[in-house]
Amino acid sequence: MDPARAVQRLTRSIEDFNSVFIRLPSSNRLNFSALSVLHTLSRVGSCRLSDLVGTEQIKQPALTSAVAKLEHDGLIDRRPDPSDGRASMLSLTPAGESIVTRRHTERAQRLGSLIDRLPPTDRTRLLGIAEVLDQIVRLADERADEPEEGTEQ
Amino acid sequence: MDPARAVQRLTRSIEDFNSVFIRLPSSNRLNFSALSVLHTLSRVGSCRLSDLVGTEQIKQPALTSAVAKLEHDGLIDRRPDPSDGRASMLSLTPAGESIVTRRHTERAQRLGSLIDRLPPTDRTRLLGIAEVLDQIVRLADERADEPEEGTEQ
DNA sequence: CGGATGTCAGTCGGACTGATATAA
DNA sequence: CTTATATCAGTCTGACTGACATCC
Repeated sequence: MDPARAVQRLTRSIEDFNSVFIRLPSSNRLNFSALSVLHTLSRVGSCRLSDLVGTEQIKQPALTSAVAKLEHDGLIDRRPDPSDGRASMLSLTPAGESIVTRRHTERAQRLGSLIDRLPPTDRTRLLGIAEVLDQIVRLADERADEPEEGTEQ
Repeated sequence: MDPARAVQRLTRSIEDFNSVFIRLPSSNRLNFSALSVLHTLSRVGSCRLSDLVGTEQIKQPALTSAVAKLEHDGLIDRRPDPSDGRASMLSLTPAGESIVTRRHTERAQRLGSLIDRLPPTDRTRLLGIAEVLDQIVRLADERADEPEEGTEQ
């Protein structure tokens, strides 16, 4: 298979896989955006609201209210950025971490029950792909400086 | 690494990877749900509205209006189910297919540009995982009869 | 002062619940 | 008659745009 074809095939497989993988509905009265904010904070540790503008799919005013609600619910912690009086630093509280962890665990259980049914060779191959995915994420983070081209028609 | 640990690791890697992979915002005035409906129809070919209730993240009344809008926009085709007077069969029009295809192509290009930066061994491993993902999706479809347990708190 | 960070106000699309029509 | 499929009506959450306060 030629390289471009192989990438398209992989992309389609990931798209279809995600239709299965994502199917965990909005727990705890938290909608998709709120859960995404929690997951991002869990991934990066701590950042400012304006940093989330780049990673989340909503605009700044919507982030303001999403973050306010999460803070009110005791899921994220916000404290003044010592180096910039305008900004605040956001991070997860233990309660926030536990929500991310719980959803992660549920997904892992579901995925695990499917993986158990794979032939051993495939199972090993799939489990071993984690490090490659991590590498892809690192590469993507490195070039997070690019224009990124918001919405196209 | 023990098996359960390995699955958790893979799950987390997929979760993080998806934060990068998904980042294609709502093109064409189509929201997340509408795009998801298009993608599902592209995947399964043709089905009834009530079948989408199981695959989409929204309830039946919301599907009614989403599908009505997509039909009005000429992206899906609906015709009476000959075997059931209550139901209609939904499928993509060529215009609907082309939207799915275009988004797929954009994702493939972005993913391709990252994959190009991987060491050759990792690249091969990642591209080869497509068939395993397809197998997982098949396994998940097979047990689509299970209760599935909607939302848990 | 000009640019960045974050919030406020008003509007609107889209999802939910509950009730309803029609066919199996 | 009961169940399944789909829709209608009314409500409300949450995202958008545009204006604005505050600090670099």
